[in-house]
Amino acid sequence: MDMHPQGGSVSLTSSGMMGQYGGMGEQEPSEQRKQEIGDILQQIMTITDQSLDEAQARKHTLNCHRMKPALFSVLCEIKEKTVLSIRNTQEEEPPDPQLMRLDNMLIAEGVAGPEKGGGSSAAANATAAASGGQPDSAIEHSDYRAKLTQIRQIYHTELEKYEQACNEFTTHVVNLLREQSRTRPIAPKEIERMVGIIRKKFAAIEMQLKQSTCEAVMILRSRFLDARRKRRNFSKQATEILNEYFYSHLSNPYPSEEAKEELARKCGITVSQVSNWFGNKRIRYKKNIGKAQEEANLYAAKTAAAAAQHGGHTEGPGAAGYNMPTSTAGMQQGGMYMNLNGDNYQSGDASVNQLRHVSQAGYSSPDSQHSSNAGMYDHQLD
DNA sequence: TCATATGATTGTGG
DNA sequence: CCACAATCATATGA
Repeated sequence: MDMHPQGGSVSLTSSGMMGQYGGMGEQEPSEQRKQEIGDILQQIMTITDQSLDEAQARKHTLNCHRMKPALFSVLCEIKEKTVLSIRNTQEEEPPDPQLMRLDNMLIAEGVAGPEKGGGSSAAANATAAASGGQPDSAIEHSDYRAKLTQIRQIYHTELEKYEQACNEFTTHVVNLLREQSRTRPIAPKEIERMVGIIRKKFAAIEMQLKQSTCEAVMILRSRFLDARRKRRNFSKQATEILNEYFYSHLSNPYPSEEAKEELARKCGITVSQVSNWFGNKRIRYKKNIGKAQEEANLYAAKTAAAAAQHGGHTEGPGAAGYNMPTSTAGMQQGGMYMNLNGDNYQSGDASVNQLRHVSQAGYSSPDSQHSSNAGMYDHQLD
């Protein structure tokens, strides 16, 4: 490595700090150079001890020193050798599974994904709203959506801020390092590494943001979408319709998909609500046939009344609204659950008798009904 | 305020 | 995925 000493005159004298060398022109060249180099190194070593202004000035003078390129290349060479050992420590690491989870969830919740209202839960509400039913749930849902949008906005602005800050900081650091690379041997790779570190730090912050966003969404969900918390009973009408269907299909109270849709439409609820309702109904009916029988008879009476077109004295409440087409309405009670329990009639208090009476009034063959009832309860005893 | 009713969810099994 | 059973959490009426 040759050092291209430029010209004989030392340019450092312009700086006050270098004043001490003002008069050294007389010395023997090699001696002089050695001393100069030693001195420069000394200055570099102590540069951090100085005040900013001082250091700045000295850096400048050092930069302009005729020996600088030579020294710099030496340092670079040394550095190149030593840095390589640090180089290959951290390489490509697999994406953090937790981060992926968070990402997935945010996308699923419509927070991180493409800008679009509603997301997954919009469909459910659409069906409910389309049927003109629950203004309540619609309101709650729009409330939920508003909050979700809010969260999304916060999330995005924060994300943007982070990105901006990250870029700003990165460029700042890069500039700084570039600037320093004039006095200090800094390989581009080092800068790269620095950028990587910065990015990683910001990624960590971003992950925290994602995490807290997830939490917020979860809380929001539990507050708004957990219907158990804000349960509304179905409207009287809806319950009537559902009961009517249930008791008129008691032998097979499993509405098909189409039937469920129809019921959902009529009741202003969702299909899954219909499914829930039937699930609950079946199990609860089975659990308590004795009491439910009242209802069964009641609805049977209603349908019967409707079927018989007896305008007369059927005192069933709301007997008006139904038009059960099938004449088998009264027979349905022989259905699936009848063989589960023997004591169905012993709650047979007045109401049951009364209902029986009602059905008698409406039916031509009360006896057959009774016998069929008796028959279906026979099985369960074993 | 309590007991009961009721819609929804969770866990299990086919 | 569906039905069932148990359970939760609220709604409702006395």
